[in-house]
Parts: sequence; structure tokens; C-alpha cells
Amino acid sequence: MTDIDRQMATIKRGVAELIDEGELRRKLNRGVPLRIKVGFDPTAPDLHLGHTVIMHKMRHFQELGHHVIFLIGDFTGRIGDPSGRSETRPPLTAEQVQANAETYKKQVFKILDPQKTEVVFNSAWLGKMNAADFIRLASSYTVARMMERDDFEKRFREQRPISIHEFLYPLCQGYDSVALKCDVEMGGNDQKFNLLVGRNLQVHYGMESQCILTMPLLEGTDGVRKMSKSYGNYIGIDEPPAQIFGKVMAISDELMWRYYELLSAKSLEDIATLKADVACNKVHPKAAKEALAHEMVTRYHSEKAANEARQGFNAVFANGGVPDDMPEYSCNAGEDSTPPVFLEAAGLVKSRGEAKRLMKEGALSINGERCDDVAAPLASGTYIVKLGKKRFLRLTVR
RNA sequence: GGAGGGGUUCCCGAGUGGCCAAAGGGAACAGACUGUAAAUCUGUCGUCGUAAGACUUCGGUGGUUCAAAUCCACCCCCCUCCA
Repeated sequence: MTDIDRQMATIKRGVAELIDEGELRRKLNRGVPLRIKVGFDPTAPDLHLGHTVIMHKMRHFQELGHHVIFLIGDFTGRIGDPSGRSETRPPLTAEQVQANAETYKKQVFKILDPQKTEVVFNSAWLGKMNAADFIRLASSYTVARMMERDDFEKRFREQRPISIHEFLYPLCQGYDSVALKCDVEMGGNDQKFNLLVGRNLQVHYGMESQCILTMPLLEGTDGVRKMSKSYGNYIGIDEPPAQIFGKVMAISDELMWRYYELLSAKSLEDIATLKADVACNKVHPKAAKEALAHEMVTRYHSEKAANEARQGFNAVFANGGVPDDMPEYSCNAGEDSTPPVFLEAAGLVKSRGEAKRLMKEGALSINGERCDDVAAPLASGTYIVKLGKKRFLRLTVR
């Protein structure tokens, strides 16, 4: 096995598609570190596990000694990647971009090596282009080629509108590869078209074309739609250990294997073995999920935190206990200490009506006792309040 | 420039003068069952109220009417076709 073979094996693990393997080998063969670009949206600095799929791949490249460029698409962010419903977004202020970038760095370097990561903003070159430059850029592509993008093709066929500026997004993203002289560009599976535009543009601008590497999209906790903050089905890497652990435990068994495949450091063989063991009842699915949750918390916090999260999780949910830390709230005895009032005031419910409904459904327990009297105030003291399965409150009545 | 279609409660989507806080579906939440999984069943799902009921809501502003999501006027936004 040559060094190139070893590199290729690492690079190819888990990828959705690689274009083109032969080309990549030739690039590697030169022995010069490759320039790898990955673009990120400037508006969503809260990274979740979905983003990390590709970041691990970036990390792989770093470990192989290549040059990784973390591009923040502050210019392209104004256009918004075409999706049909999106419109031109108002440009973020320089301060916002800077603030988001800082958040990015803080989170991203939990995975990437800061020493080996170059952070760039595409407004640095796209913002300087004038109208003539843009015409040149636009002239490098044809409508027919643009319509190859399935999103455009579909909308055209269905006679739904496509704005001209939407064509600019792939062109701008592609131009980033020209400006940065990229050897490889990576993206989610849905980015394939945009990545290919970059590949073609580089030829147009007289340089060697980049290789394309796409990663599968990670489904969110609902197991259906891709993980996204706006769908509320995400697991953020900045979330507290108990949250990450709990969210992973709440995914479906089926989805667990997907997460293993895309997020775990386990080898594919180990995962296959684990799956087989679960299938023949040698391992309980919950144990397999716990191992995954533990791995995630360890990665973004520490092993100690993961152990505590697992212990806490089982204490609360398997044994009906209470979490170590929960929100605290205190109020005066009397009117303020009736359940609907303090539940709303403490932010556990949106309205008193909701609290009353939940109580009617038997969702509220105080110190382990079911409570459905909406009018009775609690006497002075400290209480453990549990609403539904997941909401807890440490209440002090003065 | 011309013709037409549309903006409804988290989402989709019914609803053309009172029976509408507004069908149906989805999501979500709660209960049962579990492994805080899935599936299933039951219930909830504008605010206040124990309730009766009251109040606010159907792009915006005015108006007609005993009564408007529903009718009228103006405005804002979105979409389609023709040029």
C-alpha cells in the first residue's frame, strides 16, 4: 500500500461522492499540500452535528497534512442559496459577520486544528468585483448548463419563478474556488451542482479544475428532514452535556445507525458488528444508543462530562429520579404559589391555560406526587416540580 | 403596460354575512404502553377564567351592517399569463 493509497482510504471514508478519483490521485502524487475549501453560511454560527460531518472530513485532510480553508460566505450569504422560497437577504453588518465568525471559530476548533485552518471571507474578493467583472463571470456559464441544477430544472418545468440573481449564487461560489486556487472543494450532497460550477469556472479562468467531494446530509432528530436549526431538529455542539446526551437518546433506533455511520469514530466494521449484535439481541438497542451519546458528549465536552451525563440520564429517566441541576424559581406563598401562576412565571409553559390543560392531563407532579388542583397554593418550602417527562423546576416558596 | 389568481390560527389548507376561535391533515405537547426508541391508542393544541362566559385573531387601514375571515374602498406584499 502506497502513501497515496493510505491517504485515499482516509479521504474516501463516508463520502457520498468523489469527482474524480484519478484526478485526486494525480494531485496527491505531486506531494504538495492540497488546498481544500469548504464554505459556510455566515448567518448560522451555531454549529450542530449536521455540520460536523463535513468538519470531520476537513480534519482528516488536516491530519494528512493538507491546507484547509474555512470559507465564510458573507457575500454569497446576501444572495441565499437558491431554494425557491428564499429571497435576497439583507447584508449582515461587518460587526455581525465578525461576531458570527468568532462564534464559528470557537465551535469549529473543537474539531479542526486552528494552526492548520485558514479562515477567509468571500466578500474579500467578491465585494471588490465591479459590474464588468460580474459580466465576465456570468458569461462563463450558459443558461442550459445552469438549468442542469435540479432545483432550477424542477421549478422551470413547474413554471415557478426563478430569479436571475439565483444564478449568481453558484457562480459566486464557484468563483471562490478560482480566487482561492482550490484543489478540492467539499460540501453537502445537495451542494454538488455548485461545486461542479466551481470546477468548470476554474477551467474557464485557465487553471486546473478542483476535485469535488460531497458528504451525505445528516437527518435531524426527527429522522426525516435534514438537520437544521430552522427545523428545530438539531443537536448543537455547544449544548450542555445532558442536552446532547438526551437528544441522542431520543432519536429513533433506525436513525441511530445513520448517526453511527456519519458521526462516530468507530470503524465501519465495528459498527456492522454492533448492529448485528443488536439484531440478534446480544446488545440492547438502548445500550448501543448510550454508547453513541457518550461518544458525542465526550467529543464536545469530555469523557467525565459524558459519564456524568449518562449517569444523570439514567437516574432521571430510567429510575424516575430528578436531574442534578434544574432551573430554579422562587415566589411568595399565596396567589403566586398556585401551579399555573408559577409554572408560567418560571417559563415552563407559555400561558396559564396551557399549565391548566397539562395538569388536567396529569402532567404535573410536585415532589413526586401528581398534582391536578389548579387553585391550591403551595405552602412555604422547597419543591421539586416535574411537568411532563422533560421539564423540571426547583421551586422555593417563601 | 394589459388580464387574472392569492395573502386564514406553528406549517399545509377548508371556510364567501350569523351555527367560526374558525373543518381536515401535519407538527408539537400530555397520558397509557416502553428503552425519554418506533408503532399504537387517548386527549390537548389563541388569551383570561374552576366554569359559565368574556376578550383578541383570519396581510394593513378605514367603511357598510344588529352582525364581517366572509361585503365595499384604499394601501402593502406574493404569484401566473399576455406584451
